[in-house]
Amino acid sequence: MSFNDELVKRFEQMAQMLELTGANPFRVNAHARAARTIDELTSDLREIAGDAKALIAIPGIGKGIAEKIAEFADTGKIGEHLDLLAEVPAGLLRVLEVPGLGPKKVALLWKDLGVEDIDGLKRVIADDSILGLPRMGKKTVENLSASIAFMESSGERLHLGIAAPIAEAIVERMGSVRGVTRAAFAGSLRRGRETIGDIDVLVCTTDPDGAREAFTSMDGVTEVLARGESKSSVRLSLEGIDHARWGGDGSSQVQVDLRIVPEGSWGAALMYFSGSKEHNVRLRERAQKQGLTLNEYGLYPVAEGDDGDEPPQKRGVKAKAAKTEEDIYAALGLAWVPPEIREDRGELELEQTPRLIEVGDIRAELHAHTTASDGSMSLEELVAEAKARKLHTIAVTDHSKSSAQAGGLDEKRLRAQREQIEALRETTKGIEILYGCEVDILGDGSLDFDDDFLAELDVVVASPHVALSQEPTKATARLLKAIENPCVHVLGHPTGRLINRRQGLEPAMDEIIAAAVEHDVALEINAHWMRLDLRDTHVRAAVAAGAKIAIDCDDHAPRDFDNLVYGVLTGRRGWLTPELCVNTWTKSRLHKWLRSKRA
DNA sequence: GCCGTTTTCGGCCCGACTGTTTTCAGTCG
Repeated sequence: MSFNDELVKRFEQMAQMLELTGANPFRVNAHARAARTIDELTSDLREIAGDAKALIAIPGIGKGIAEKIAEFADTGKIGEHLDLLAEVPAGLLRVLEVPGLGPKKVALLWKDLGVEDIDGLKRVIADDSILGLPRMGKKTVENLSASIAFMESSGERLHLGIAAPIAEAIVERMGSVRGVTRAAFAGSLRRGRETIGDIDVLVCTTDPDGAREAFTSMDGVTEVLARGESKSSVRLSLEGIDHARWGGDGSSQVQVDLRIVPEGSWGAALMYFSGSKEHNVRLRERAQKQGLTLNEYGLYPVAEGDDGDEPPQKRGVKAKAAKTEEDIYAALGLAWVPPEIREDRGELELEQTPRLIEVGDIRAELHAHTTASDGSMSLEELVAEAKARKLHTIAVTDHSKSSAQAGGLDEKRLRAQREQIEALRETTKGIEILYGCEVDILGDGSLDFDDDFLAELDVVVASPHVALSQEPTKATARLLKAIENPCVHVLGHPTGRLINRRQGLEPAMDEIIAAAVEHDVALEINAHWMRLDLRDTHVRAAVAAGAKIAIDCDDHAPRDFDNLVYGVLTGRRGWLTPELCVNTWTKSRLHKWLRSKRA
């Protein structure tokens, strides 16, 4: 684990343990925010751990947190963290994750009943001693039992690529319910986050009862958690979802929330439920400074003498803006912010809405496999699929010889494939076929072929596939060596991570980015939803440094081309504009750049 | 614990829902 990740883990734990010991909630939040801030950094904090001024310059890190970072750099531990670990039972943090249990109740369970872990919780449920706690009745305990079962069957957040099709299907179904005039999903899914905790669906309807009924009786609903005036919640079984595609060891259920919102508040509700929470907090603070208050119904003026007991929409106050997101941002003096960048990462300082990359901008694919290695498409099928997707260029990049398990090609087989490609070019119109290879970056950073051979290829995508748990300094040196190779065009899935499954390499990303700029190598956003590698924060740093980005689907089958949307979402989350993305370039510009590495 | 073109002290976003209450605490997002 990298230095930064070690800190993230400690500050997250400290936030939870402080919460359980009844600390000032703002202090709790400060630790949680520090964890989040550090998690998003692309530079190694160890480098500046001794420089208090530099640490404090990072938003969210003040004197107290900076001291703890320095302490950790010096001693490998944080005294207060150890004190808390000694005080709070380790298993209690897991109890805190049970839906329906918050810090107050967990603290009571711990102090009054001696609960220290999930088993302890199950025990006090089984012997009914839990019923002796205040505000803990039969119904609450029933819900707790169901929550424990839910938690044990749904360990981790859902992949974007699993959740998005489910949400689209729900939106389509809700949109066809009588009386429903609008339906959309919001939440982290709309922001394109790589994983999704739950699915939020918004509707406007003239028949709330009908919408509620249709929602709670959908196919796959295993449990109805709430059925209120404006909000309903269900748990949905993922049985029938193609688990084989993603390993099948993840969640088997997902929570889905339905919000019924007034037509006139659509924009406010969409904004509110799209988040992120941090973005919303910033917006509400901004509203407050302007004498306004923002909630999910609209942006309202705060009149003199408001006691704040009743929200403005209930007192008949007329909203300053509510109908569309654009109206609300404008009323706050802001440009509309695309959902993907609503993360409180500086987006509220934008003078105008940035032109982020879109799926329609992509005109070339530089990373695709055929049956020659581990793909399911023949060369002809791959090219036909790419042509059907209106691309001007498709690069054939099967694995290299070291990837034996994937049927990697050696020099001889690649040269034979080249003849095949040249023959196919003769009979194919409307698309350029490039002869390339996804070349293994070996553990020491050398490539699977010598430079003379690499120079024969139109496109070289260099990717790590083995030794993915090597230590950060080695990983950095390894990737730098690959980038410095003059024949390499694209650094493929740079960290080799698999979301929820494998951490992958943890190189000093700012060094990798700087080298990519210097050596004119494009960094890949691998669009497969298991990878999304580079991840959003890496893209943001790369974009800021002016590095070229390649968004590639790493196609193995025709449907893999559909993953493009997830790669684009990740690019958008990294503030990527079309200009920096080589896949958006015209044919002549792209090919000129590729050839520039063959001089 | 962080932060500051009103502040270095005193703030720190807002509402819905549930279950347990008889006016609301706790949780969630």
